[in-house]
Amino acid sequence: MKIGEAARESGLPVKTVRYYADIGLVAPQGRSESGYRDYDAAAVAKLRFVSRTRRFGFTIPECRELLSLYENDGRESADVKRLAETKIAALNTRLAELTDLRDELARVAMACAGDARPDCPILDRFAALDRTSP
Amino acid sequence: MKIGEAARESGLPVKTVRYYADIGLVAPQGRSESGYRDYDAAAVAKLRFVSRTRRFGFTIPECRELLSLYENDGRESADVKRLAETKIAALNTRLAELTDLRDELARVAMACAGDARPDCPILDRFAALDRTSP
DNA sequence: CTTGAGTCTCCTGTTGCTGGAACCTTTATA
DNA sequence: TATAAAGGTTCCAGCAACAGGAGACTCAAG
Repeated sequence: MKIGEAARESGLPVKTVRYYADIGLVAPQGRSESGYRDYDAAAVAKLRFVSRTRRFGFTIPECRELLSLYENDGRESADVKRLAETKIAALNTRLAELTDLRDELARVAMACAGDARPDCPILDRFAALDRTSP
Repeated sequence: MKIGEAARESGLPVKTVRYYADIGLVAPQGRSESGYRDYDAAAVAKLRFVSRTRRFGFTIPECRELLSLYENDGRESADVKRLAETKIAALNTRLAELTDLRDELARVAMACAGDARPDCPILDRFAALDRTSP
């Protein structure tokens, strides 16, 4: 099948499928006489696989690694689990950071009158002027 | 003061301070005879302000806007509050996405034996093969 | 006087695509 | 059968927000 159909079936934009071919992540099965990329079912399955792993927050190099494990029948599930747990830890770190951020932002936003006057605890926070103890 | 000291005082890398000058976010007060950027206290305060707003997850254009509000004595705090609340909403969305991701990843990782065998629910999930109903 | 640190500009690379230009092939319709 | 639309192709540029490095300078200390 041609790239458009492969894109539809994998749920990826055509541009992205072409990009994945360019960087050697998911190669088409071959080329037609006229030079069109030709995708078979296996290639489409890989595209879908990558699409999902990307949505799970894995980077392209990580997807590459997962894909090679996916294609390797002799793999050990421990290898995959290790990757997943590293990613989970990274997600937890990021989540904690973002939560802290949101909480502090929410706190200062709450303290801001949000009216026509210029006094603003939010800006004060950014400027690090502590208005509670002048 | 020269860029190195300004960088130290604002807690930003020299490269970043130079970058902010390039894009017109925080301009130095002037230039020395030999062409060195010259930062005064006000410029350093702005650098610190930007440093903090960046850490709060605001983009450069948003920092620009906050900075102009910060510099504008006639501002209305409502303007700042609106920006902050938009950002809080965005953070909440992102947090929800990341939490979902982590939860599902944790769920499949939990189901994976993580041993020397090739069977792996994590990969199955990415390949969308449901092993519970073959 | 020299050495080392700091600064300058300019260029490239990062991540993962996305948009566009200019051109070619296939497919559907008149 | 002619033609137009849709869908391919390559290559080039750009996004965010810097980071790294080359090659040339200026400055302060010993």
